Amino acid sequence: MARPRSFEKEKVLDQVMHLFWEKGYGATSMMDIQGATGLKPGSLYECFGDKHQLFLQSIQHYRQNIVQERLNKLTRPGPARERLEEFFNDLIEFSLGDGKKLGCLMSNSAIELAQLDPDTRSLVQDNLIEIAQAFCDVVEDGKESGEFKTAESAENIARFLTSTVQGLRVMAKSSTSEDTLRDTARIALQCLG
Amino acid sequence: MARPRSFEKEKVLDQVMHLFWEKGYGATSMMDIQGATGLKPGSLYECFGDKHQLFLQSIQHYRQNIVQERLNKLTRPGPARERLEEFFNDLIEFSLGDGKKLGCLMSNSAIELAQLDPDTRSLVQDNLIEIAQAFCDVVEDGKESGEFKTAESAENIARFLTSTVQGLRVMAKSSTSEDTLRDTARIALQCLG
DNA sequence: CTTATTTATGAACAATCATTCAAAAATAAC
DNA sequence: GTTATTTTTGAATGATTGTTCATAAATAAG
Repeated sequence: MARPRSFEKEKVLDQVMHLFWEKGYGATSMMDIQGATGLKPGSLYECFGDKHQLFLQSIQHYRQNIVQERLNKLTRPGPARERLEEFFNDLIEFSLGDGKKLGCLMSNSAIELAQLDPDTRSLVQDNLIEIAQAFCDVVEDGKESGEFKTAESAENIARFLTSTVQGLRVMAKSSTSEDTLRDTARIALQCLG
Repeated sequence: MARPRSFEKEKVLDQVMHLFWEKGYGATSMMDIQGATGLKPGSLYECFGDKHQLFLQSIQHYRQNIVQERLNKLTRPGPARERLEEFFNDLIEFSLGDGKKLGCLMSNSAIELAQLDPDTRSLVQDNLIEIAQAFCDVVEDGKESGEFKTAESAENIARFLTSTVQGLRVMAKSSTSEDTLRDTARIALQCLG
């Protein structure tokens, strides 16, 4: 009823997410957001609330789209080792992609805001747990099928791989070459035995 | 000649470094710095230049003090494996210390500024190379003494360990427990063979 | 003491920040 | 067409940002 919105909420959220992804929370101004979306302050505040709330919605959008798509690759059928290898290869390509070196919006946010903002911290934690859980499932598959001979628990391996992802993200941001990142991922996967 | 400075430059730099460490570059205002150091704007600008230059001096101070002290532990005598184990145990304790979860000023800066500011990127890269070099020396020691049986080159192992450090730093920022971090470091060191 | 030189002070500045709100515009219901 | 309801507009707000600079204070040299 009454006047309808002239923009698609999800589309705007996607634009805003990319801004925060590229520049971080603090360095992205509401004017930047107005410029990128074409929306005036009033519309933004009416639809999303203030900057902080807009940011929280952006990183949730990131989780539901970017992270989820990546985790889906892990849960597909196939040998566990191959799935992990493909996951890390994709991750590296993705991290260096476009020459932009965006890193991960989640770990970026963890470092910029996790200790200042409980809401962000909570979302980042949930995300890490979700990633570790996905790893855990794959590792259990691999252990059951006899692919992995490690004596370590699937949980510990999963958390190690989660940490490896974060490390690769930071390294990618610091102009580390693709070959180096591949070597690093390959060595990490040796822990599977 | 003429009026001498009433403050010690290194001491002030140390205070400023801790501010940037805790809050990041963007979230630390010149007023915060004035409050923490007790210095007026004029004195700060006369001595250190603008905020950007002050930040660069702060992360150099971090490298020369915090990082160097940590790397010194690696180069001490003793079995290579024990040196690495102690290094990572210290790192974890250090990362969670004071309940502040400061993370690493270098990786924090990498993520916040590396792609926006070439000066910061350059310093961060140098730091990563220095860390990898220190790891490389220890790994070579271990390979020569027969402690490590890995077929991987010392360079690759060293870069993997460098990435592991970054991963642990991010995980520590996201409220990961000390036990989990220890398990992660232990698994990482299995790559030594 | 006088003069020259450097440092310290802190008010002031322009720019930018996130945010608000009254007025205008657009649609739905009747 | 009229009314009710929602969205859009964009100027304006007050706070905070980094930075400057004339003035005052402090020391060294003569």
